[in-house]
Amino acid sequence: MSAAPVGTREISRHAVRAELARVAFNRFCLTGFDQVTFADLSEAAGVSRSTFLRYFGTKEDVVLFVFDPVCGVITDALDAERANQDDWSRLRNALESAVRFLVGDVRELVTILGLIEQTPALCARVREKQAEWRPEIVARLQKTTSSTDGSSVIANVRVAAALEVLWIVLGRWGASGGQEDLGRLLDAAFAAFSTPACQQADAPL
Amino acid sequence: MSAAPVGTREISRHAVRAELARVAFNRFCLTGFDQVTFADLSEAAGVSRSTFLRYFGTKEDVVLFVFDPVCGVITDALDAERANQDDWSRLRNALESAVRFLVGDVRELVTILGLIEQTPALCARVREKQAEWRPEIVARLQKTTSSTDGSSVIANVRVAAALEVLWIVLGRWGASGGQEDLGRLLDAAFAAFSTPACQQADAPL
DNA sequence: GTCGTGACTGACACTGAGTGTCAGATTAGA
DNA sequence: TCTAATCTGACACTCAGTGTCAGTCACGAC
Repeated sequence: MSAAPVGTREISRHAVRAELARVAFNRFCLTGFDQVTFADLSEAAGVSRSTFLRYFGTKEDVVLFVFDPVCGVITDALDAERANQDDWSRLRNALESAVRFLVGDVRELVTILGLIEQTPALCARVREKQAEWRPEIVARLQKTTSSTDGSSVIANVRVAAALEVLWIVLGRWGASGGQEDLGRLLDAAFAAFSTPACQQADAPL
Repeated sequence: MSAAPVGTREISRHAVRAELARVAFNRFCLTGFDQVTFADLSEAAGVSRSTFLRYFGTKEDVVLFVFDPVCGVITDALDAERANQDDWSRLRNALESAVRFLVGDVRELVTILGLIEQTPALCARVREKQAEWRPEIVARLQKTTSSTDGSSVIANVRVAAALEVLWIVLGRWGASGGQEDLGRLLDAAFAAFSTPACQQADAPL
């Protein structure tokens, strides 16, 4: 999955990208996403506007590129699991891998989630990523079974639902300042699919 | 729910909006969404660019404003139902109301769905609408029950999943040229939540 | 060492979305 | 008929994102 940088060029590019994102992120938190322009960012980072734009195609990417590996993490996790489990269990475990990957720096992730939540443009881009990931995850979910027709409505619905769970849970977790236990939150969310579906009394946290 | 135009000003505004959208829609289908500019649209419609922009805040809205009433349709449907049904049944029936509302002109809806599918910007905006609708639908789903804490993870997950179903089903239906039966598609999709969750052999269509 | 290739950079020009303002025309309603 | 609210077109403006171009730099081959 991981696109580890190989070659000095790639290493350099990766490092520059990280540094630009770091500087930009501070600006966004300070002033607000919409108020900051590429001109501001490039000035703060000490590069030209052209150069900044070469590293990040859009302003949203400057914040959200940290989520790019998540799709790979999920698909890898699905591959690694025993295939005799049911879909929901496999998806739940794969999501646990994803959140474990994301929660490297709790403080940073909480800040990013806060920034996303209060910026419609970022929310929209997040949802776009979510949609991009779905086909690949569906393929992995179905790979171990016989029917690999790739057009299964049920698998698509389940993956879409699971990805919604991911963001709902991350939203909750971020709102709690990173206090709540992500595993419990995932369980509570997935209970929506396993409980009798009549009453929605949340699973005891 | 419906914001019926009242007063001559409102009627006029509504009619102009519809006509502008009609002209624009033809252009989009002919040339492609991204290739058409507001200058093109306003010229084709015989108004100034300023005026066109006053009727539609963004280019996406020109296409997607037809979906605006859907949230109201869904919440109304949820209100009208017998509350003794389980969440999934209520959501499924509410979604049926939504698609029945949308399928007024089959041909037009199929065209719109096709346009959306092949235009990332439109997909993103659709997902934004979907996210805007969720809180209100969650509130209505929970209204009839005791727990109205408004922060129920389970209700949020179920509504989010149902809205994903809506677009997945509409996507399928659009891809089939409006041939397939929407009720059956909804049943097939909701089976993702009721079947044993182990095998994903689609329900027999 | 140096030469050529390919990538990186900054400068610049450009298109187009979206915002805001302003004066004049139009219309609703008293 | 008069007045106030609204609609309209014209214009200027900011900023995102694309594309080009010439100069610079790093790397590998010879």
